Amino acid sequence: MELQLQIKLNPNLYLRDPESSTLGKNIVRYSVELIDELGFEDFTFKKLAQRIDTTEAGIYRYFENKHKLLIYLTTWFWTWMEYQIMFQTNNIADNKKKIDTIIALLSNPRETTFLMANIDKEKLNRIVVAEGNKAYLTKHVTEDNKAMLFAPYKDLCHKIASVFADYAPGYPYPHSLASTLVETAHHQMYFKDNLPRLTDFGPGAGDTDLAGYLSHLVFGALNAAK
Amino acid sequence: MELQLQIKLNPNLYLRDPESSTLGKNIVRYSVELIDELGFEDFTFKKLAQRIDTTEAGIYRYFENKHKLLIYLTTWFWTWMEYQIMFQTNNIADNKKKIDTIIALLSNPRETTFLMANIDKEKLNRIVVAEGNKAYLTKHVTEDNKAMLFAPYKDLCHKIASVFADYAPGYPYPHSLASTLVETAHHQMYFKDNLPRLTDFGPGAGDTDLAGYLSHLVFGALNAAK
DNA sequence: TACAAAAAATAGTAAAGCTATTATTTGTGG
DNA sequence: CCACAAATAATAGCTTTACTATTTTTTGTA
Repeated sequence: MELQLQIKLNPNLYLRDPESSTLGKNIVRYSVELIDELGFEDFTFKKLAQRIDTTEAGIYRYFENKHKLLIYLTTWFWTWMEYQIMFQTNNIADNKKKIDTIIALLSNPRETTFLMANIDKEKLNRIVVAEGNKAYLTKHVTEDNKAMLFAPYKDLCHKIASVFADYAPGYPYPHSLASTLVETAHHQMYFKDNLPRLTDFGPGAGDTDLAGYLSHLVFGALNAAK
Repeated sequence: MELQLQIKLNPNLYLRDPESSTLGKNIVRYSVELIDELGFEDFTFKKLAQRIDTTEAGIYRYFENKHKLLIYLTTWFWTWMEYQIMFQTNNIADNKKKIDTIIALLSNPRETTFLMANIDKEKLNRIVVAEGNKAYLTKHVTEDNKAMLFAPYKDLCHKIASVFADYAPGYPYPHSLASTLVETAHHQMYFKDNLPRLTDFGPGAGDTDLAGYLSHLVFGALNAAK
């Protein structure tokens, strides 16, 4: 049995659904590769066009500009992450265990049994860590937000917040703690690799060390409110 | 008595010290204004040159590129913030009170008795909140880090981490908690204004609400380790 | 006053980020 | 199977950005 799950995103993100053609799929797949290689600033549609042997204008038919493409990719990631969390926490009754699972997934998003698109999750994860903030740190956040472009990110945070609320009903900041958890997971990952003095993780530290910190942080907050 | 404190930054940040001339001071002062208005992406040296009635090349004599200028500005802010914290926590013996003061300053960096440069702190604060991450989220972090460009940010985090360590000697993640606190203060501020569903702060929430959350978060973590 | 060094203004250039126009393909009715 | 319109793709362009090299002006000093 081979299950193929498809992620369908908000049409405001693209001009033409990239899932609808081979070119579209290539755009998504190889933009992940190229952004990971060059960084978002140096990534251009022209360079991407060269790599997948099409023209710059060809890519503009799918995405209005590279920023929309970045939102598309990050949003894809958050949708995928929410699905992972939903799947992995399903049938777990214990809320503490649910939170542990969420933290483990955020600390190390690993491939599961399901094949999903031809996207390299490791590279996409690195992109979301290093470039994800740039998706919403713009002068047009409000507009983009109204167009629902960040819905999957917000949904994910709400889902996490609701688990927090179940675990510690009296805790007054479940949403802030959820967004803090998600952001911190990524920031600490980035710091560990690039500005290690901003963390307590040595060079050999793995994702369980990060998970340990996040766990301590989250349960510290939630248990204090219990 | 009028005390003028001058912040002197790492020469790797500029080609010519902006503090050394009127033009240089104008570049710093009006870039804060213009980046706040346009956002970092749409900000260009040409537009800045127009505003302060000089030429684009004139600005290039001071800063290699706009990214270096952004690091200059954020770094200025962090140096200033560390000074504020140093000053305000001086002579406070109680570590809990020290942490409260730090959180209050991070939640609302207000002008103090000292005049410091002609820089609008409110605008600069907004820039650091909205654009600060872009200073280090690049493909050349490592290089920039080696050139010590982020030293003031790291110093600030270390200072905060050492207060955490004094308060709760057994706590294993003081540095990560310090960077998390600083980043979270800014992220939650940004979310409150732009993506409010990611927080628990209503439209009327002020900086004491943010401080309340941060306080709960930090002491939750530190007290759990005591 | 002469002259070199520093500073400033001018005039470029290559690439980025789009867009308008032209060409080609593809699907459908006669 | 052919005509032909709609959809798709390729070409060529244009404006702005991000710099840089060159020339001109100013300034300090012998």
